[in-house]
Amino acid sequence: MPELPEVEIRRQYLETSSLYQPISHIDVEDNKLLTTNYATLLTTLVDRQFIGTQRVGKNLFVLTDQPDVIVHMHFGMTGDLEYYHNSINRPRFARIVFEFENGFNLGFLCPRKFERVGLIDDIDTFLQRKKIGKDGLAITLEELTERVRRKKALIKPVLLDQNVVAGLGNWIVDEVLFQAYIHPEQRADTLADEQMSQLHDAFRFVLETAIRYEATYRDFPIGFLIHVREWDDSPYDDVEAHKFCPRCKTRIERSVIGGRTTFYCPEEQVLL
DNA sequence: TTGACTGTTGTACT
DNA sequence: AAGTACAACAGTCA
Repeated sequence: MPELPEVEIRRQYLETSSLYQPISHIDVEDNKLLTTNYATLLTTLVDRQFIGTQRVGKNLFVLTDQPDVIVHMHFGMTGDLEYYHNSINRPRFARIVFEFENGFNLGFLCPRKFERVGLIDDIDTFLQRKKIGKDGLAITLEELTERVRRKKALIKPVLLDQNVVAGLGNWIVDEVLFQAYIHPEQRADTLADEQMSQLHDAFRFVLETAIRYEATYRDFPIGFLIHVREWDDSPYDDVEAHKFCPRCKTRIERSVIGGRTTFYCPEEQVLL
């Protein structure tokens, strides 16, 4: 479920599994998953090695031993990585496979085909072209305040906008707003200094916690709103407890804001 | 069988 | 210009 923390986990995974192994071939099941012509991808990357990684928001960049050859990966809603040895072990949905000379493979799993892989020659140029904002873990309070306050839209859609700040997705925006005691429908330009400060603190808290738990939501601390989603449709009785605010026990509200399913505590996240 | 879905992009309307 | 709403993408899963 690739929001910033999941992409960070995938970055670490690629970094520890797939560097310094010459690429012998790349198998692509569906060219629609590529943002670069398949023949170009092949001739450019065969005999190259991955030498490092970088992440900005939900974008993963894989550096190669040729400085102007960089692989860009976007995981869409369901993308994942799996490093495996024998082709018999090829994971389900490994629709793009980087085959290394040592017999190992890095599979890019694309269950829904919303994922994308392609070549770029410069990260900054790419980020500028796509207007990607500062990473959620790197943005300062001042930058966040400036970017949020010049928007009149609801705070939730604003935080979801990758041009404002990069890396937050639907689940994390809800969590961040919950931790910051801010209603998802408050107008972005009406946030007080104290709210901006709470918001910025919540960014770090939620993102760092998520990464620490390797983005496995069910392991998150009990004070996290995320659990109302996790067991929303569970058949078990004790699930009811998860439908209430972990702090004040009010029933969590579910609605659609900015076209996305939204959970919030109507008692603590008051509309100002 | 139906509906919902973590993301992004484009279009159309206001 | 900026905000809003919505569909489309293509598949899985409950």
